Amino acid sequence: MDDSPREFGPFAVTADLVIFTVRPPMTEVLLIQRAEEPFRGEWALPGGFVAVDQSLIDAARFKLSDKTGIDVEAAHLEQLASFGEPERDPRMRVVSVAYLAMVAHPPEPRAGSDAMRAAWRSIDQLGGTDLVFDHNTILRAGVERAKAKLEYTTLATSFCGSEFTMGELRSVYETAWDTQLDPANFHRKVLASPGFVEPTGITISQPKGRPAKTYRRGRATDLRPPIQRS
Amino acid sequence: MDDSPREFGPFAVTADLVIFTVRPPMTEVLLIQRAEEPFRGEWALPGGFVAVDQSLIDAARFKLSDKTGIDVEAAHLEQLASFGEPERDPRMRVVSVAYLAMVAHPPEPRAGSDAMRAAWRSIDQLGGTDLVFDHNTILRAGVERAKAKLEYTTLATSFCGSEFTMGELRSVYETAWDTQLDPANFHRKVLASPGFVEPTGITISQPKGRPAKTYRRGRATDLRPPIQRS
DNA sequence: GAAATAGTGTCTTTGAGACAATATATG
DNA sequence: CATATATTGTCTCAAAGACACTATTTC
Repeated sequence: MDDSPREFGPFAVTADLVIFTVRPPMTEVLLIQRAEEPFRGEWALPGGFVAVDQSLIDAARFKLSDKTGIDVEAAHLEQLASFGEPERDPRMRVVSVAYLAMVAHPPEPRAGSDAMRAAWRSIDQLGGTDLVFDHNTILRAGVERAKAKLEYTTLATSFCGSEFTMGELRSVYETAWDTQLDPANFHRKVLASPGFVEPTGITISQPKGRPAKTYRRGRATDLRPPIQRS
Repeated sequence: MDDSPREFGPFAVTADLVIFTVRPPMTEVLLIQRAEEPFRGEWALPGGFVAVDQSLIDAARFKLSDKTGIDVEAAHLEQLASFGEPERDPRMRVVSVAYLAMVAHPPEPRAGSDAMRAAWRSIDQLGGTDLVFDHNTILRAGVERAKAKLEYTTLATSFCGSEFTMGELRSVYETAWDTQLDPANFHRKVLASPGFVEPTGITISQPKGRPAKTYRRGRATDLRPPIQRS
């Protein structure tokens, strides 16, 4: 390592967010329409520069609550990956540390000062070439990570409210994976996974059909064995 | 986002490497003894500052071949995670983009200009508190990622040479996971995974026992179903 | 009652693991 | 031949999936 790190700069660092929510039958991602140059008026992932005395995760947390208005404690937030091609930002060398967030039932998004608008968009409708910078690449990485993590972690519950039915939990998987799962087998499988969910003892009525028992998240984070995507 | 990213700097960015090799019965990581301040003489992960016109992966590739003397094409290299706590480096704000590398049968490491020494060290012998900066944290993340990836990817083959026997491949798992696997079941399982390995048609003699057929990597990258860690 | 969703029972198939048996080398 | 490792065979057990069936609601 070199003694004079300043000779290698200057770099800037951003925290950019891939925020998903599941609203059956669609998985949605939060996008903003940029209010500033470069790419004013075009769509991008929410994000912003990390201050020199701010940790990466704090920068991501701040943006998450700023945009979604959601309690950060209730949401899932994890680092996704970093993107740092030299020409990815026309202004200067910028390394983007991308974060993946999963939120349940968010309210209408807030544009904030850096965006003309903020909106949830179905990830199926994105052609794959709409976003500025390298945000399409980042979004794709987020989609892959999210799908994979549903398999072997309990993160599907982050897309549900604090109390949810088996049907709601199942519809998270069905929506994210775009498949149909057998309700009976799914039910058994979830209950057989220690710490995945715990019963609340409450049964709630549905718009249609038999009322369902509700559950809340258990303490487990990993699912062993996993729930397989067919 | 802000129009004046320079106001948020200055940042420096490093690419740091967690380089593993498996030499049964030990999993080893490459460490360097720093030749420069800060922490001169202490042990750290190999790494270095990213130049302003250099991509992150190129910086990692350069360091990997520089330190190990290995053909980068033959090794596995992937981004691990980024570490950017404000006080992690005493000199200035430095974000470390960590990379995970897996190499087979490396030659003696080269110290290079920034290191007094470079050496392979067993990860079992590391107490967990030897490395400078936050490199213990980075190393732990690397260990976890590597163990997990062996389960559901074909990456175990990156720890083997271009041609290997079932026994060698099995010993990679046994060493990394510190378990014993049934040779018969392992053999069947690997051959039953499409694209994991392909036969070379060659049989080589062993120091002891029946000669073994050799295989090379197949085209598959993911293992479905995974090889379970018990 | 018809329709819809929740939840249970049960059978079949598949795959993992235990372990016996066979194959082929070295000393 | 004794021993070690490779490779194949076979049995058992457990989990996954298909699907019939029951339970309880709304309209």
